[in-house]
Amino acid sequence: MSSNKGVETPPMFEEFIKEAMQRVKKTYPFDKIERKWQKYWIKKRFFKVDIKDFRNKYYCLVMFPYPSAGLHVGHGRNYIIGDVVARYKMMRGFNVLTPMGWDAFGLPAENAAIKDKTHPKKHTFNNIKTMKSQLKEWGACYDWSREVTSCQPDYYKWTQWIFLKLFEKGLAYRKKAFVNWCPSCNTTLANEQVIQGRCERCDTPVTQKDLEQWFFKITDYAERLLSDIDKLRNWPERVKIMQKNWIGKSLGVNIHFPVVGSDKVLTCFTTRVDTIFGATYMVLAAEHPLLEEFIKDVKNRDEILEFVEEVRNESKIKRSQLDVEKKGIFTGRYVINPVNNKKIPLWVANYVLMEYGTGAIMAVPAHDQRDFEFAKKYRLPIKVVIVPVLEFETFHLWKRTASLTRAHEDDGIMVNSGQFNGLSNRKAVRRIADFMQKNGIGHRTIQYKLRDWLISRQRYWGAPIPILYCNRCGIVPVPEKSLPVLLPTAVKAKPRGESPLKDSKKFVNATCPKCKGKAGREIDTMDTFVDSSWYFLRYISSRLNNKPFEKEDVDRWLPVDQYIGGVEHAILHLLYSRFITKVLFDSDFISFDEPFMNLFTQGMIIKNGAKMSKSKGNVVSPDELIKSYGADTVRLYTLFIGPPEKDAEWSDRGAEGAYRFLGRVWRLVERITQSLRAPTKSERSNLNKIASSPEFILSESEGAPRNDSLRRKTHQTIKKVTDDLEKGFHFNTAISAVMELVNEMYIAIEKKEITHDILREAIKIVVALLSPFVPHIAEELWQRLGGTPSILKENWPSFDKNLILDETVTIPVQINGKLRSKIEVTPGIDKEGLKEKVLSDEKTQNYLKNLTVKRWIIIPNKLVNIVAANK
RNA sequence: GCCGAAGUGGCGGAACUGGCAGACGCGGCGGCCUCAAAAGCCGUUGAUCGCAAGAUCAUGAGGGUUCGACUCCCUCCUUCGGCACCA
Repeated sequence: MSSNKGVETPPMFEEFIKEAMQRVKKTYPFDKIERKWQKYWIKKRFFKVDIKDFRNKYYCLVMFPYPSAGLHVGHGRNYIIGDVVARYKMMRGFNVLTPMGWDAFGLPAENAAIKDKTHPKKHTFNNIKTMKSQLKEWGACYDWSREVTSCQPDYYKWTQWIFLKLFEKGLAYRKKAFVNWCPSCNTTLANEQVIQGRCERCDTPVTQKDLEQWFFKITDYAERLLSDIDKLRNWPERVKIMQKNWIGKSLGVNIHFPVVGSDKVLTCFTTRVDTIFGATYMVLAAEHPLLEEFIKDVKNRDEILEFVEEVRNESKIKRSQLDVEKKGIFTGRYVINPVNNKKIPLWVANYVLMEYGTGAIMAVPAHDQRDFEFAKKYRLPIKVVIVPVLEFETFHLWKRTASLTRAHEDDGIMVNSGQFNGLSNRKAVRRIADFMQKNGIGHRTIQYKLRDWLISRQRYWGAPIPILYCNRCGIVPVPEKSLPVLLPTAVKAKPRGESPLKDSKKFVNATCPKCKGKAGREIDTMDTFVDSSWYFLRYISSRLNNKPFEKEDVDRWLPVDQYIGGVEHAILHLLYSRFITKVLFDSDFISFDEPFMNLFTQGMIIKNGAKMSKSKGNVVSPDELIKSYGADTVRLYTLFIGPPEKDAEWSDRGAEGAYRFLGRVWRLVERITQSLRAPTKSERSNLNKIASSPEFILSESEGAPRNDSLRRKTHQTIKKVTDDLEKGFHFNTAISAVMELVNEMYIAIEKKEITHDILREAIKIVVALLSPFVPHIAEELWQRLGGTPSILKENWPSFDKNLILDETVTIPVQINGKLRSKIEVTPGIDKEGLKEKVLSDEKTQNYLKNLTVKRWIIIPNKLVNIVAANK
């Protein structure tokens, strides 16, 4: 059947070849095995937890996913790590809770639904179905009986309940303010959702809008959220630092400046009171509430207002650009510097923010670069009040001021500052603050960068805010018994800058629970980060109808023992969850005030140097890989790719390597199990070509010398893998340790230097150590080795302390720090013995021939270094 | 600009409190098996010099501490992440 010229191979045939190739390439029947054991785990309910049995509890939590169209191998990393931890802890005897759910409200589903002209709910549930089967295919196991879905009324009822609790405590409030607005998503955004002036979701530059909105008063918790970071011993340092920076605490002084010709006083915040004598003007933010009053009699009022309007309209991104030119205008007013009663001009400028401090600053151009640039531009006076220590005696101040090319922001000695002259500026900070407090000029205060959490969203797919507006009673919370406030289904979701819920008359028109009169419902929905800020509590009591959770159970199971997720949530989700936990703690709904004691953030998996994304076309789908290599291979490679906290580049070749290794383990077990019985005739004739014939092992297992080195290696591997898992998430090195052991087993068999009992011990341990990583093949091999399923019920292997030390150690011998020889000694050898050994070493003697030994550095069991000089 | 992390073979990465740099894997090269391939197995693989024994150089760059530095200290460069006119 030679191929004829010009005749193309029929596609059917190609398929056939491809399939045949697959079959040949397959080194073990992973597909059957994986299906078998996935069914088995579900049937036996290994992951189902009785919440009342909290002895030895271990709450292993993976950040619940947003239901998107499908998962790629990068997402998989998160679930695989979680699954490894859960399985390992089970083998260590813990009662492991590992739940899963869906962060199911949110914009992408809504946008996709608008595009497809379907309902976001349909979209969401389709995605959940897909992702759920993907998780199962990965072999990631959860207690599905606790599944939560945040867009379901039985869940968001309690999200609304949490809103009411915050409202009762005055922690949920409504105010009119300039808020972040994404013109593309047509909704407001929390401060945390603005990334470098752009929308976190769609990257559109964020603008400011003056709106009446709901906020959570997270700023009341700023101090506790900051100081309790110290409790989080096992959080990545970088996440803690990010949170600290986000909260942004500064100690300083509020100084009061009387306004000339007015009874008003302007207060400004500064961390540098030491520079107060150098304040040569004062600046207000364009949004400052007193500004209009101050300028009402000024000649160029219209000009100033025009400027203010211009600044207000600038987008946040434009205003935050570093190189944006500083602009300002004199208000015609003056204020009095309270420390020296000097009159200084009052300006308004684009470089002062209303959101931070008081929206007014004292400008010290000599010691603040921003003020310096502004003063140079508008020819405002620059007055030096701090000079570098070295220049204090020698430098003439007038000269220095004139020659100043940039602000002197560093420490130094006080000058031109009245009674404080000659002090170090650090000391002056304290002295001047004391002086101000005593004289009522100012007072010490603390500022945070953290802003209150804006939670209103003008979008459809979210939990309705449970609030009513009554003409008579004003703002009225929906009574608890009337929850949930159901999200109406028959609403066109299309965003237009106002919540689409407005269209549903049935939804909007309500009765006031207080006066029974007519009332309108709040039409905005809640930020989805509210949904995810408490889901870890709901898992404990996910089917409870009359309460969000059972306090007794939650108190027993939380804080979460291990939380695993992406670092992209370092601020948003993790900060909000900590906040809500503290609020619930303060109201005695729970007895702990930090939700997650141990946090692990895994790195991204990238492809071709970039984050996987559909638009870049570099997404690696697990489905294909699982089909050709099996889930265990995908799991093993994902864990082996590198340290899990770091980003890693995906390589298909690397995945093949993982597959080869599993094949090697598979064949190793085959050899060992086959060697247990005499081969049948047909086996004999089939196998006699192959080196691994059963006779091979049988014959050498009788008279072979006991090979302790493999036993040692086996026990050392147990120690290494256990340490790697206990001390951190060092999956990559744990796996390579097992690979080493497997390699040694092959070598031992090849050299016929092994007895069967040692080999059997080793292979059982290999399978057990691998089982958290590659559970399907491990279960199968365990069974084939005569173990009773499931391996999850086995104890994690323990090692024999006597076996982890090598029989002999190789000690490197250095001369002047350079490796010159190696000697074999017994481990416990003392210094003198070691020295003797080294001196009798031929190679070393050679090197020492022309040298005089000056010093011996002997580190027992480690190395010998001889310090020597030429004769 | 500030804060943080990281720079090690062709590649992903090892190296516990300062003690044999390059474990393990990928890729490459050579071989075995085979009619041939696939799969598998064995060997080899940092660079330079050398027939070889071996020598020299190598952990971003440059200094320093030390008997000894990937590891500690100083200066600098590069990459990534966070914050950013925060007073």
